Amino acid sequence: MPRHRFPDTRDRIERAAIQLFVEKGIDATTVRDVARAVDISEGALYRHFDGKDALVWQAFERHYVQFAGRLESLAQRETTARAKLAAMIRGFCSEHDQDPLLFRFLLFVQHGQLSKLAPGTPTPVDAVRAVIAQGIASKEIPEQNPDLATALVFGIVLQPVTFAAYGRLSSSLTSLCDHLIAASWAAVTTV
Amino acid sequence: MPRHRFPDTRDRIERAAIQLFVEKGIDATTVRDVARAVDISEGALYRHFDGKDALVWQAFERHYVQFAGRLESLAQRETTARAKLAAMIRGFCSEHDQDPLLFRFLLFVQHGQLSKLAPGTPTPVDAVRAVIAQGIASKEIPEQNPDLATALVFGIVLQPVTFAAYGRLSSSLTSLCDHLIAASWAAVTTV
Amino acid sequence: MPRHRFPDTRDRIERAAIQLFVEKGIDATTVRDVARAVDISEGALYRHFDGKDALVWQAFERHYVQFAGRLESLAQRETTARAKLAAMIRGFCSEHDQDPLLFRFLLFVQHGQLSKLAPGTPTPVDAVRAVIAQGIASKEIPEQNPDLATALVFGIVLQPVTFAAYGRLSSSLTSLCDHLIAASWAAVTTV
Amino acid sequence: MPRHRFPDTRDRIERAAIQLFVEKGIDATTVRDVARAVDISEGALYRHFDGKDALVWQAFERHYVQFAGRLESLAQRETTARAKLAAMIRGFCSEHDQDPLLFRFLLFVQHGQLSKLAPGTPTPVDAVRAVIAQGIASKEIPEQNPDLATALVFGIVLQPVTFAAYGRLSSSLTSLCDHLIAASWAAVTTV
DNA sequence: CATGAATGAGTTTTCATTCAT
DNA sequence: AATGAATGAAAACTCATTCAT
Repeated sequence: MPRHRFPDTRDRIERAAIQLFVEKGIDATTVRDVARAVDISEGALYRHFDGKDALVWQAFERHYVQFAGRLESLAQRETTARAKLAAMIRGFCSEHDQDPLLFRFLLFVQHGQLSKLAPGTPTPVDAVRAVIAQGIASKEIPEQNPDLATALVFGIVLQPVTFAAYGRLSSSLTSLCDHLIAASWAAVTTV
Repeated sequence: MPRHRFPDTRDRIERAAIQLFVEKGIDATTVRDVARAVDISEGALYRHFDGKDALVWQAFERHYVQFAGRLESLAQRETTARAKLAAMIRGFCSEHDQDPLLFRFLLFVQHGQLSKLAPGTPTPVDAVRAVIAQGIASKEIPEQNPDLATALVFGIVLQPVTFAAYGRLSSSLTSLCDHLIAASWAAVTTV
Repeated sequence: MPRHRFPDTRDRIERAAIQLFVEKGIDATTVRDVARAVDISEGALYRHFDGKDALVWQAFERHYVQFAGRLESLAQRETTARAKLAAMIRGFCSEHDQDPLLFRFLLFVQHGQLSKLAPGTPTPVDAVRAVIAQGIASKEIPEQNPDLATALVFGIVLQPVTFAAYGRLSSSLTSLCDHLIAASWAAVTTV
Repeated sequence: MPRHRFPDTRDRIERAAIQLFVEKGIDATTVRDVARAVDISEGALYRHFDGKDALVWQAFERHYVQFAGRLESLAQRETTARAKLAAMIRGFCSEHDQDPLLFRFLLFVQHGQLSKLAPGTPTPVDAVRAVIAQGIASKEIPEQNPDLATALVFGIVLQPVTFAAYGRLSSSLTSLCDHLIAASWAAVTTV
């Protein structure tokens, strides 16, 4: 795993790759595409990454884990289940609006990367699920399958991003955030 | 003379292709993979489909349009917005459980096929959106962006399928159906 | 070599093949192209011809030899070298205008077929060359390399056909015939 | 395995391709044939040319245009129509003898390349035609269809090359050059 | 005789990766 | 570190020919 000296180039490669992955898909993006986007030679790219697979993986792993961490810390600042969930959804929205490409790469495009994560690695799904499970335990949320409830929240938050990608919705999640929080809470507290 | 000896080869190809597309992704599925799964030569496949792209497209288009049609007719049998929506969600669940591979191919795996649909072709999204828009017009559903409401319903219904694919939920949607209906209605009627 | 019963089909195949050979070239014409043009199945074509190569060869051989024979007999009716040559050129022109596709197939498109002719088979080139050689022997034509003189005549007669194919000249050779005869004679009698 | 020194690979590919195209025909020449002749891998060839079609086209276009240019400049050095025509024919002969493969590729083998030339691109045919049209205008050549006259000259000059390819004539055009000039002039001034 | 599905060898092309410079 | 020519394996696709019906 080659290391910095010119971490700038490394980041530019990763950035360009993520953009291409989102735009054309991972398989349809060639090493040549990435090299050209960064304006370096194909060979030079191998100084920074062991290969295409490593590029995909590294672009995914670091950001994904960090994202999960940020979500978790957002939740920890709140006390009630509802506030924790609201903070996390707000987190999703703000992360999305800050860097929609990265967001879509992490949550939609990443192919088989999820299964490569070391078992036990905390993910955004785990973060949300933990809050919900806790809320059920504390009776703030009615008894139900916590995985299903987590799925509902994720569906409510992520589907608008997909719709935005198809032009059916505006690409600002933040402007929808309060609505998504209310809808999530309603979905999760309905039996 | 109207006797085709193996009229089912075409269908067997399509079926095997859908399975592979769902399992490995479209790009990662080679024509050879498909041919081997059907136990014919690669060349033979080209007698039935013009090429890989055509195979993907034809596997998608017919089923997708038919699915949308079935959804619509389910809605038409009901009168209230709530009943229409419930019927459609029940439709989603039953279609999924009847043929999960096809369902996932149509709703998740289909690459850029959506954009190839002739403009105006009715889609499942359109079907749901129409019911919601109508419900808003008739005051059964509170005033809101119908596209966002549609996204919420889709998210609530589809995300459990994704979770099921990752083993986080059982793969029977029907058993969750009533819950999904209730959650959808709650999400859509919350402001 | 399968034989008639339905010689009509055989001829229709040959005809369609010649047309396609001239239009697209022999290599670029597929057996499927030919079968479709005659509206029979590909397999059926093999009832009439042993294969593509045989089709090309048989389409060529018969017509080529017959053409050479007709040229020769035209020459034999005349007595002087000039009259013989004129008759042959008139023959070229009339054959061309009667069936330009066949003419172009025989004289331009036929790829390596010439070399498959049994040694000694009389060709149009031989026919013209014989007349010229005879004319030189009889002093009607000045002493010169008879092969070169033959090339000049062929060039003068055939190049307008090529130009016609590119739209640079009208496709009627007959209307140019007298000019071609005069030019040929001039070229051949110039030292 | 030391190699390269000059990036003349491109030229070597083009050269080998032209030779094969003339020997076997364009369609019958495979990319593998070319690669093997140059002793590189097939894949390497695609670094230098976009594909087989591009290889054919680029091998054709540059040389063809340059050849036309040289012909034209040869004509411009002379004043009378006869001298211009003679210079051009001498040009044909010397180009042929210098590089018979290239000559035959440009004037016989080139498939449908002619029609790909940008409209208005000067060709050898145009060069000769211009001189003849000018000669007719200046009364040096009798009134006649300039396209037909051009065809006569081309036929007279090119047919011997074809005969040479079949072994009917020596492969030196230069040795025939004076004769071809005389014959051309005779053909063109005969009415 | 006809059909047309099927074959299998071959064609063009792509692309991740290596390596000499 | 960077370059870019080269590789080799595999992909998509073509097509003459065969064969069961």
